[in-house]
Amino acid sequence: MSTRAEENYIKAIFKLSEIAKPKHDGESATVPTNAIAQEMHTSAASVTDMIQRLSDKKLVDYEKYRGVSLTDKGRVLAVHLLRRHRLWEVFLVEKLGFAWNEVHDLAEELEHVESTDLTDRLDAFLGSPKFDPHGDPIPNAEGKFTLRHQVPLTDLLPETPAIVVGVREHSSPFLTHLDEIGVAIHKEISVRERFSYDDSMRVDIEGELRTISGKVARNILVKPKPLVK
Amino acid sequence: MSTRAEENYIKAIFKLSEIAKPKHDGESATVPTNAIAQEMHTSAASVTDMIQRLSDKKLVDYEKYRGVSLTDKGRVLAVHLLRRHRLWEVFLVEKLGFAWNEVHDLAEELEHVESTDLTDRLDAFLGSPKFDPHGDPIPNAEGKFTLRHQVPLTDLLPETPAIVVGVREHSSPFLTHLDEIGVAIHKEISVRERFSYDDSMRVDIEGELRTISGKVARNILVKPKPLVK
DNA sequence: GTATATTTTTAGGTCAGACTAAAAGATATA
DNA sequence: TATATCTTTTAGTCTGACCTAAAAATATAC
Repeated sequence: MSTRAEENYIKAIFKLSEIAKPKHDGESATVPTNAIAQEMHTSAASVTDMIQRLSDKKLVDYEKYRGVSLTDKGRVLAVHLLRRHRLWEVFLVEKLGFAWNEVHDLAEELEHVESTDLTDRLDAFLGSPKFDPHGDPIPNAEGKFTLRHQVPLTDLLPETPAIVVGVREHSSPFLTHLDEIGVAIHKEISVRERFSYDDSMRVDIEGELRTISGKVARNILVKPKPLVK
Repeated sequence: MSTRAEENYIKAIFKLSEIAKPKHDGESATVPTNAIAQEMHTSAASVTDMIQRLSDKKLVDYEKYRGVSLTDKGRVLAVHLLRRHRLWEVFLVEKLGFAWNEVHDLAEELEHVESTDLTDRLDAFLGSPKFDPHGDPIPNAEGKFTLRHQVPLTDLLPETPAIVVGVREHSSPFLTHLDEIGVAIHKEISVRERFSYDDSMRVDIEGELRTISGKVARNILVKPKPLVK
């Protein structure tokens, strides 16, 4: 049905339109050609080329010089790819014992194996997980995501206990750094002190006190613990 | 390193050279262009084309009009692909609950995901199986196959109890037929009567008596049970 | 041992997916 | 509004992997 290259474009467009989205309804935001070229490390000319093919296949809406947005069909494909990617990540970490910073590229390959039966069986085998090892929500078979309260650590009020639930950056160096400072999904964290000079902060990670940079804090997502009465 | 198309050619050449092989040592038999074209459902011209690329990459030895054979490098690649293919088949059947006639095409996709780490972890996760769901041996990380006594059911002496250990034909219709007549890997089987007129035979499959055709019998591999004193 | 048939290769073309360089459209600035 | 800049598209190439038709090499048959 769709080639690997096409699927990778669809994913990139989905990702960019999610970022750009002004939180509208089920519509996809319009993405400029250049943004796609940057995201995919390719030339704008190649992007125009491919966009025209995707448009022929009704996966995107395209108007010359106006950028591109996903059609319903394109969005469904994107969400399926995301589902497969994240399920494979869970498999690789939970079942095969990979570290969370090692699984992205492998999942990138595995996600292109198209089979609804395989996806659904894998999902069941893993116990229908709602989140992947990085805390990203896994869409269900109907494409619905589980929503969750989450804020960047920079928005957490001091002395409010919270749980680490995700990250906003998935690069291996960043994840390795989190390992080094003891930050992992499901760990309890709270802010002790904030330094407005450089946005760094002193945090308590399950008893361990650490100073972390604003850059790191911005990319850690937490869910404040409900106060116990 | 190698593309999907190249890998599929290497697999086909390996398969054909195994069939043609006069049981020599570690060498690969020479395979004619046409045989590859048939095996891959493509034209002889395309095969010549690809063979030349494979030869440039030192994956095959090639002499014009003389056919091709795998180099050591090519044979290593072929065995790795076979290992991955068969490990994924075990995963699909044992862990995800697929039937043995459903897994070939999916494994065909999954085998192209190249990662030694993934392969070895998958192998360990599955308990380092020695045979896949069709009874075919799975090469270990060094490329060595586990050998086994096995003969086609047509060679089994009457009234000799044996265990079904494999099949020589992997098509879904054949495997489904085996399901229908109650033949499965690890089941006990013995021949009651042979009809030389059409090579059919009356067999006992764990207590159930059945008449099976010569065509079916030829494609069932069994291991005679050692006689208990 | 020549003629015929089969196999294999070459020649030339297509398509997907990339590229660079140049042209055209859109946007920002004086 | 005119000009400069930035973005996007077009034009023209390249490579991998296929194709068909024709030519060349090998195998077979009389």
